[in-house]
Amino acid sequence: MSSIESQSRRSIGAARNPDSHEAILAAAEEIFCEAGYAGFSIEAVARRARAGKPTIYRWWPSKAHLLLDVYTRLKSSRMPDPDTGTLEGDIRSFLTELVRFWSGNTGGVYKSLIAEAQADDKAAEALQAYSIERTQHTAGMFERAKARGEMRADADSLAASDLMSAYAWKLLLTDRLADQADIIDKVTSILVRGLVK
Amino acid sequence: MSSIESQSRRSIGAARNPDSHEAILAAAEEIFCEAGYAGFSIEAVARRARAGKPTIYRWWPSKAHLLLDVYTRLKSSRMPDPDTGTLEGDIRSFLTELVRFWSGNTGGVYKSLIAEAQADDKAAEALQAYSIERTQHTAGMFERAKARGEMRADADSLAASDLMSAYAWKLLLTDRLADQADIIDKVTSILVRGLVK
Amino acid sequence: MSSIESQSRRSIGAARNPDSHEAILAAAEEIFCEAGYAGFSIEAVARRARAGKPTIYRWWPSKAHLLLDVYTRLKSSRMPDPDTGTLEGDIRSFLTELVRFWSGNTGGVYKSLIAEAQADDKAAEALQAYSIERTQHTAGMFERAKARGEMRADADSLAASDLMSAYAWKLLLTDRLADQADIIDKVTSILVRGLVK
Amino acid sequence: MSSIESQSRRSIGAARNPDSHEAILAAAEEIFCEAGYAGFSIEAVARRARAGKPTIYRWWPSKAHLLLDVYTRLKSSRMPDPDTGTLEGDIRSFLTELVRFWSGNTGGVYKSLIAEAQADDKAAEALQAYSIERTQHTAGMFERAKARGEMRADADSLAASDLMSAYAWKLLLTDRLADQADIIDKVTSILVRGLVK
DNA sequence: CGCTAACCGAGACGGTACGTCTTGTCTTGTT
DNA sequence: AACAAGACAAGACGTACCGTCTCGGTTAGCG
Repeated sequence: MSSIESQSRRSIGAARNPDSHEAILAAAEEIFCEAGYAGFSIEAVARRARAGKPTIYRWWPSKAHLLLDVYTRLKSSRMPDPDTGTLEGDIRSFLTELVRFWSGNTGGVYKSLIAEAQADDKAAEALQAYSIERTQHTAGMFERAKARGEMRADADSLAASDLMSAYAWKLLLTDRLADQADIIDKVTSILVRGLVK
Repeated sequence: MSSIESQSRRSIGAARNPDSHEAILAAAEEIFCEAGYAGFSIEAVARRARAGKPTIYRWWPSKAHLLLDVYTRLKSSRMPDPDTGTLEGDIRSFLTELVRFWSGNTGGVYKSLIAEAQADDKAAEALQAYSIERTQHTAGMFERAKARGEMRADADSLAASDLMSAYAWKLLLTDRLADQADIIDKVTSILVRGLVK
Repeated sequence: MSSIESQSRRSIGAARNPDSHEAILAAAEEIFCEAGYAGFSIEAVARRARAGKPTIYRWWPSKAHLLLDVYTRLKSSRMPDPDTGTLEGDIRSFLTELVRFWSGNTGGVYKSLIAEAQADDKAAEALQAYSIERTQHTAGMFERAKARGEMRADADSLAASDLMSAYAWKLLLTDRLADQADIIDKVTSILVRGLVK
Repeated sequence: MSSIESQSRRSIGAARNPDSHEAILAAAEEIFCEAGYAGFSIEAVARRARAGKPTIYRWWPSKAHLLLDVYTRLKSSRMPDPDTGTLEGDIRSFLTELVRFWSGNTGGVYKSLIAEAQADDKAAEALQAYSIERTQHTAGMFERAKARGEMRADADSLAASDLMSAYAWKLLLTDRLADQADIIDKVTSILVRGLVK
């Protein structure tokens, strides 16, 4: 349990109190890890963080924004961005590492974010922005393969990045993150053959 | 508004009343189309269908099961299961038709089902069962390509089916169903090259 | 558990089945004793008696009628009707015995009957009829005292009976049946002095 | 119909809102008078008062507590507490006034309270506390008679008060409040003779 | 140096939906 | 015709959260 929440905090005046901010994020993460998305309510976070509900609503306009912050906060251990020197190695490594990365609580948060985005427009926007940024970033992996002359120039890097991450999403959303080495190999093989010269 | 809900129904005794069953599904569909997942509550469905809540809970153990039934009911217009004679035609046709199929309310229902599955275990089970059945069915498309000698024997049909549908899921979940002809082409191209001999 | 309810009964044709009748009363009594008035529902009785709800509704038009039957059934041990030879002895004995009589489940049933009568008209009628009959019967006790020349001729026997039983009702309804020997003495004393010549 | 419910109320913050409190009591009283105990549900009161159910449950832990408050609120016209100068006058006056006081809706509320107390423990407690307080208060009437030297010193004031009110309870509970002048006279006569020197 | 504005915790508020329970009616198929 | 079984519409139960509001208090920074 974080030390923050056990202390009593007060307003520090007409400015955002960083202690409250931190305590809320910490409480949100704890609750998510303990009770999952089902038990994740603004009410519960406020209770745990010893914060007023309006304080949360003031800084996070929706549950999704809070969730996104929790996700970003969990990403201290970096996202996969492999550079093994071969396309096959990169793809396999990307999928394997992403699956491992999501296997902890992180995956649960991201799943919930996707779920939330299906009902809430603000969440959808936030997710879309984040997802596009990620897809573009990962497309760099394929650009490097093109630069090496390993990948066809007429294959679309963004499309490849999108397709690869789509597969990871589906593994996440259908609870099949565990023991996927063999099926990752098969998918990697299809993708590599589809992209190499 | 359905004609069913305005009529008065009577119990037909100690057996499931198909009128009630139908009225509930119809009401569920209507509410979903009008108010979306956010407005979709058992309470509202019961009200609209002029049914008691326990009647709904008796037959659908969770919101997800009801949602799944609504989805199945919407599938009167058949799911895509193309057989164009070439692998490329099949894949492009599958993705194009699925995107078109999901562009109406059906897509909204399926999205909500996926979202629901992230929070509720029963929903997750129901979706998983359904998803596996669909993936296996669609794998038949690739088996036919193998039989024609068009597709590599060592490429896994299930993995291919899974990867292809994963891409469709991501389009659905990130609200990119509209105007995807070009990107579908690009993805189709990657998949075909990855699978052909 | 009664032996009746464990056997499976069937209709004996176009006539009232006395087994069902008995099983229902037995179940009603058991449920009342186990769970009190709060847990006493037609539903529960039907379940316990392995009877259909309509069967109960056919023979007992309201919960109160069923309750009254249960009460009558419990009265195998006779109601108090003392004849000690003195007015004081009779009054003290009546109150003491009634308190003892009600101290078991019987009191609970009677309380519930009174409670039910406050909400349900049919119950009120049934209770009123029963109560009048009892008051008149108990008035006989005072008539005997008059005949003995012990009680004033101008004191109304019905009023005395009514007042005495009113006190018992209040003890019952305010959960003060236990350890009332001293207060019964005090009330007896007031009543005796109020009635003797 | 009260004017309160048609106005819109606003929260006055983290303190109990007296408008809501009042609106709920008013609605409760109205519903009770219109529909009786049978139609008296927390749900209905909330609807009528335009209050949320949790607001009611926050302040009144059970239906009985709400009922008790409604009863207390109706007591603006004071409870009988006569001081005629003679014991006989006091008793007759007490019973007559109480019967008149209960003849309106007040009696219905009190009856329901007694009924509720037979099924619900919290109601029983609340009623018991109230009833004891009343009995003790009324005992003062008899203490005054003792001080005047009119009543026997060895007659118990509490017992007398209890017995007298018990009779009123029974009249109330058996729907015999109307036209009881003669029987009240008879009972008064018994009580007076039982208590005077 | 006093005023004001934004912050803080707390929590009450009107609502909505939850999932369960009971009510009294109705129908089925069996005896 | 009575029975066991149980589906049905209706609606109350008490709880959990939602998002908004007000309270009383605190502090920073402007005037």
